[in-house]
Amino acid sequence: MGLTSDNLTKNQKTVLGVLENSSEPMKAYTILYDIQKMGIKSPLQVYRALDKLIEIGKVHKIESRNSYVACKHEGCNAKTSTSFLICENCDSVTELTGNNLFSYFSKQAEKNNFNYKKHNLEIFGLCENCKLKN
Amino acid sequence: MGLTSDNLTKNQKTVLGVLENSSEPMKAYTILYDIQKMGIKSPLQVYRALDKLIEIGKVHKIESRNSYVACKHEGCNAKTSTSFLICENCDSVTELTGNNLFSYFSKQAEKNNFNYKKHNLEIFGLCENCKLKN
DNA sequence: ATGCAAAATGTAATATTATAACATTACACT
DNA sequence: AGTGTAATGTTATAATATTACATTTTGCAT
Repeated sequence: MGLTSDNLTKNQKTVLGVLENSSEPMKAYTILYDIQKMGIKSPLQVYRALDKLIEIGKVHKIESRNSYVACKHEGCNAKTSTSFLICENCDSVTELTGNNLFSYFSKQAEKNNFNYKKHNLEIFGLCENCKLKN
Repeated sequence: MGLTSDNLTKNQKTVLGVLENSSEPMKAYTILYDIQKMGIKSPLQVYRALDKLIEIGKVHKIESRNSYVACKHEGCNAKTSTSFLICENCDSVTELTGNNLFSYFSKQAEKNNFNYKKHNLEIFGLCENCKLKN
């Protein structure tokens, strides 16, 4: 059996649960406020849980927004590299998958004699829903 | 004549100058400490200058590092979208240019019925120099 | 040249995001 | 039971960024 939620500790499960039930990325302090009733009192507890969840690939950070999302892909390989579509209207986030990005970026890097290791891609625009409304 | 440094105000010129003389991205408060002798006293003065410089494309923000770099491209069109190679060893940054990225991301977005507007791409790895050393 | 509007500035306070430091507890493995 | 590692709890503080408001400078239409 690989890494599943079963391996997670109480705090990690609590933080992951909140993120999984959210339709948008959440900020660390928003998570904190949401779970103070569950015994988590300090920012550090949230950040530590997030660090671990990110490390095992269950959560990704949206760097440009200082926000965090639960990963919906079973056994996500994006422990390090991440690619998102971010809606500027409703803040919803879709994670891009597939190795074509990986190989594309490797090539881009090679052109500059750069040794590609990982990446962070954030594409901004309008999601399908918001396109229709606007 | 387009937008050049000539149009910049004192604070903006000061901040841009520090960034242009740096070989790596700088953090806002590092910039502040470096230019306090030049009459800039508060974080806000730095952030305001940065905002303007980013708006006109002379400076870009490295989101994952909360850092700022001066753009080396004359008349950079990356007022909104940015693409960087970031060396994990020496922290140097190279900006990727060219519209192929633009069109590539548009296609990726289309697949998800997403309306592409702009992007932020950060590729991490080893730059040419550091590759040789390691 | 003068007066108006927009932009930029100065300053203080505060909000937001994240980590340091250190003592303690839980748990797997021998 | 003893040991080592990871996780936790708690307090304080560092680092990053913005709000609010009073003032000054600048561009430019009259």
